Amino acid sequence: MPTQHYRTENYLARNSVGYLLKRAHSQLADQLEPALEARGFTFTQWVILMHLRDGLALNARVLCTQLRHDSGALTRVIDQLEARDLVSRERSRKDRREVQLQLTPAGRATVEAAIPAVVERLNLALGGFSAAELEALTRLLTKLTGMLEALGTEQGAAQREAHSAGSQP
Amino acid sequence: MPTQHYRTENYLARNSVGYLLKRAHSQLADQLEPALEARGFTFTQWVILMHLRDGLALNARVLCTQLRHDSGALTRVIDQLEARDLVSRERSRKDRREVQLQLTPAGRATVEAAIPAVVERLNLALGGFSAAELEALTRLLTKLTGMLEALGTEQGAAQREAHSAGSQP
DNA sequence: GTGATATCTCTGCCGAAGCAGTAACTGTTG
DNA sequence: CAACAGTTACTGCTTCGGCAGAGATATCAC
Repeated sequence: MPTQHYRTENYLARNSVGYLLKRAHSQLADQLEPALEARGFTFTQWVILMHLRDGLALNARVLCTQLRHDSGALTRVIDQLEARDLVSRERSRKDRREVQLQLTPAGRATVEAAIPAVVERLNLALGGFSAAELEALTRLLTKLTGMLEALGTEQGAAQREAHSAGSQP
Repeated sequence: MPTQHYRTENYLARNSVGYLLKRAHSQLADQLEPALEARGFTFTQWVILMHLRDGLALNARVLCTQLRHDSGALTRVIDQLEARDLVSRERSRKDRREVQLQLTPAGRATVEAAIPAVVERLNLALGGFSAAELEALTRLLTKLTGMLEALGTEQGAAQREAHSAGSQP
């Protein structure tokens, strides 16, 4: 039996984590937008560029799972970034289904140039937090995404089981 | 000078609060979806219904600011809920611009009936958290949204100042 | 090796959200 | 009271993300 964090009797919208997450993300995005919009980026584009810069994703599939973004939609975002000569595509030789992505020199320069403004906005937005609070929030969010990640793959596996079953009772 | 939580030199995508918030919200929404989809609700619809149930919003404007949802989009969501006879609209007599919203009896019953399944899913998703951790996360997120809310209105006010200025040096 | 299945990217389509402009209404100011 | 600015809800247009399916490639079973 899982921990009873919420109960039917006292479940309220305003306390619910889901609501708070959505709200916080939306507000924070609004705070960062000016810094990004000035450079012609959306939040999604920015995160993609940062992931490529940090070497966290080398192809579209990893980006999709990391950002939880639809693969079709991602294709189009990459199209835009490629058209602006910020990202390059290249077929992998090992696995020719895969398309390897990387920042072009121009892309890298653009990202690096934009970081200070983003960092400044971010610090401004988080000004009311102590270092300990931000550290705690980051830790809890990281743990949460890890938990949900595990739960998701677990459920996915169970679903595949059920799908390929029907034989053994 | 604001606290320097992040620095240009060590700013990484995977640690950034914005990214974590987006990711966590998306994953959590996926966990709740089955419980909502079974009743024919989207996450947005659900939050709206819950806010109406809790008396947190009595008209569209408050809902928009609370949920940070576009007013045009909200109109259409309310249209759907009204068509399903879950929510009722009524012109306010005090201020005839305003449309007062409330759950119909059927709407209230539907929401109440769905809560247990949602709560169960939520508890399952948060199973890895201790009570203290969830409490801490909720507190930090609430504080964050409060901070960003204040920052937003402050900037809005400043913008209005600048707009109506141009006279005094 | 051949056939079946899975994976990776991309395309077309649809629904939802954001933006801009509009109409109705309120309150304020001269 | 009359002109004006500010609110509130709504409508059309555009953009973006999610879904389903296609095509190419890889992997596994036999």
